[in-house]
Amino acid sequence: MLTHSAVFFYCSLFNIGTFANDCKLFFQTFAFFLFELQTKNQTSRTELELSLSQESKLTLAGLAKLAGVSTSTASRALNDNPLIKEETRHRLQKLAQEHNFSLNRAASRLRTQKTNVVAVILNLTDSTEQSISDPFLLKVVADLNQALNARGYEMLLSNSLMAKGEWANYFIHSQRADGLIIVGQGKSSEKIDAAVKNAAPLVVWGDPTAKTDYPIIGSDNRLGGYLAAQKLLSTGCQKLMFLGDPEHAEMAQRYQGFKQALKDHQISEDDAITVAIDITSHAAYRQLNQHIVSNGLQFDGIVASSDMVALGALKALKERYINVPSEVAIVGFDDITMAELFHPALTTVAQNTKLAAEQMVETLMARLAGEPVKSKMIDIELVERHSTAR
Amino acid sequence: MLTHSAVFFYCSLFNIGTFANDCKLFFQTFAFFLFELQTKNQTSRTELELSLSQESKLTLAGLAKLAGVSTSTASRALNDNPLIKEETRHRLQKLAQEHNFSLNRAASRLRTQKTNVVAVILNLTDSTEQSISDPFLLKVVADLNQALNARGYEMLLSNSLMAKGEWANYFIHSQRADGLIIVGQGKSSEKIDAAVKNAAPLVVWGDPTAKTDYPIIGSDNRLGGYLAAQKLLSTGCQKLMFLGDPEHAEMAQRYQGFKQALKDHQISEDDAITVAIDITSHAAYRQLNQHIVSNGLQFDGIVASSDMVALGALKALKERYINVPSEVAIVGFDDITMAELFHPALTTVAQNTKLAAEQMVETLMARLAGEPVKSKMIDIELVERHSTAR
DNA sequence: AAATAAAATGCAATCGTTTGCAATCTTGTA
DNA sequence: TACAAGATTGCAAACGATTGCATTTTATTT
Repeated sequence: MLTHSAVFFYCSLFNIGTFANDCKLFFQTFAFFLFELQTKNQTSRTELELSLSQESKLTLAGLAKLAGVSTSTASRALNDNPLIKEETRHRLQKLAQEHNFSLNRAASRLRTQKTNVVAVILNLTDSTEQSISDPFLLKVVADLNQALNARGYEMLLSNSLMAKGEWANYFIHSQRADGLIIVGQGKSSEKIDAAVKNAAPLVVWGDPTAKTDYPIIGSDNRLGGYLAAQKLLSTGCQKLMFLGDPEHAEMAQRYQGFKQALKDHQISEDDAITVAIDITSHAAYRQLNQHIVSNGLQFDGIVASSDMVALGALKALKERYINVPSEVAIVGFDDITMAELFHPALTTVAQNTKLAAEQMVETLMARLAGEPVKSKMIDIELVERHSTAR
Repeated sequence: MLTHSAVFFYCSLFNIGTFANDCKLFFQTFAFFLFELQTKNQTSRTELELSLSQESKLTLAGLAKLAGVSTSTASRALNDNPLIKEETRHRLQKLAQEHNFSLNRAASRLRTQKTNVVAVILNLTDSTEQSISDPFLLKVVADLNQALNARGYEMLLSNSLMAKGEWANYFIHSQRADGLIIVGQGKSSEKIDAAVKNAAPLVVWGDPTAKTDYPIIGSDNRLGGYLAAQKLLSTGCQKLMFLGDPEHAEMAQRYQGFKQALKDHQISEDDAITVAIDITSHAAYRQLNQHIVSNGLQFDGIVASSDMVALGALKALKERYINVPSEVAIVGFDDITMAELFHPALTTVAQNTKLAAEQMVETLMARLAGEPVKSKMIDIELVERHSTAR
């Protein structure tokens, strides 16, 4: 670089064009050797030496200098820009590797106005700490991580406490991330609405049947609830219990499906029991216990709104020596890893988190590309195990 | 800005110093009004109008203009720099809020060479997918998230697949993050060593007794193993089984403690059974099953290397109608949320992940500040429940 | 009122990339 | 040999904040 322009300048001063051209060719070809020579002979040998020997971190300009090309070329080469000759590109990539160089993302993000980061927000209700221990949610996060990485995006993980609910500003306008994936609709859509209004590109995991102006990806919860109840009824259960919170968007759908199944079996809604609980095992355990104490065993089948809830229920039943599945059959929801390891192994409605994660990422990418997007429903599937075997 | 310098330039051309000064004072005080006037009268009214009315995102310079101050002042005000008068600071912060402004992190990161991001890496072994479903690991991640946020840091979540093991380059030199927290030592320390060699500031969750030149935070696993075995022996168990992988750093410590307890009870190592398994419930279930099939029930107490392993073991035992705890007692490790909900409720060695997470973050901060740091051991505690009640 | 110290603000360079455009090099063809 | 077209490369201006230093304002003292 220095070499080139210095020579060029020198030559043009004297107006000896052809000579200058020859010089340039010469210099260009042997730029690197020349450079070594040059720095060794000079007193001010700061720059190159430093970047070679010391920790003074190498910059793109430094790398370019080492390679005897301009920063533009270096930049393009490292970014696989087809403008650059293949040989040059390889040479630079190799050099970069050798020197442990990698592009400064802060700089490139500033320049390109793109971060290649997606913020994943666990949108918990106020009970905070508790539900974060739900293996299902964390499975979703893990799958999102995979799906994002597969597309070259990084994942910034956040809980809803961060950023005081100012998601659009905090994440998007501040250029911390390009888009948001919000896991869980929560009980109010306030924060999400605000973010959407402030032009934050986002996708939500939740109830895809909800009418919103942002895309929601989620399972067919209604069908799930239906299949669960249907399974119980078809194995001979007479009195069902729904264990979950009908206020919560997704659970409400499951509850609808549950009721539909009853109707299809000519059973009155009033003959079913609904115990409204938070979506944690402890809540399930406590409330089911209490319900049995107060009302005795008035049911022979339970549709639990999640596997964790089912786990809590199982414990309560076992402690009272109520046999599962012979006395009470039970169906969970989610199919977390350990559902199979419960005793008895839990029949449950499996949510395809892997596919869901991919869909969410895909949808977000489309949204970022300015394409129109819409909510999507993910298929679910009943997995039959022992907790409903009669 | 424009106003000031234009006037200044103009005046200095004509060498009318005092007049220029007066002008400046005047303009400065009424900068905002003047600006409005000016833009309304001119044909090219681009900048201000745009930033006011349209989405053309507001920049610090724009905000400063609106407030009639320089960008320096605006920057300092928003960063709570004490150089700025309190009134000015408040005014600017309010203005920023009103206009939904937030500083561009890409830019400030570039300038300050600091990201305020910590990358958390799940350092899984090749079995990948599987262990990420371990609720314990994810609990650690969740606690790290809390601890980081509490210090104003954000969390970039990554699995070990990302970055092809080039952690130092990928995360640190590229300025994606300031430091690394690596969850799990894995079976080889190769990647970690490489990162350390490349000057990546990092902290590891693992076995703190390991001799390394980087800090490791972890539980007192040896004591944990000891307490677990001790508990079983003291309730009358005669033949113990260790269910876990003695190759794995942390598990090895637990195994040491286990053996120590045997010794203290004058029991020969050979009288104990070791079943080496991966740290998943499925592996535990499978292998324990197989072991019983091959060798019959030769033990009356199990030290499981994790709660998930204990869960797998429980299932195997239950399926064979072996009663827990009367025939076989069992102790887990970790105290995951649902340990209490197993049936019987699991006696286990609790790891204090919250404290651990805080320590890791604190240690990393110290490391980033250039202070010397060292490994730290976190206290553990035996939580007694029903699986050891005899 | 002037001089001085202290508080508050502004100027302008800088961080390390990317990219439109201009300049140069290569190649094929007349 | 010259020339145009196409392939490569370089120049230099952004991107939007931070900060040392210079300058102005305000408060304090003589």
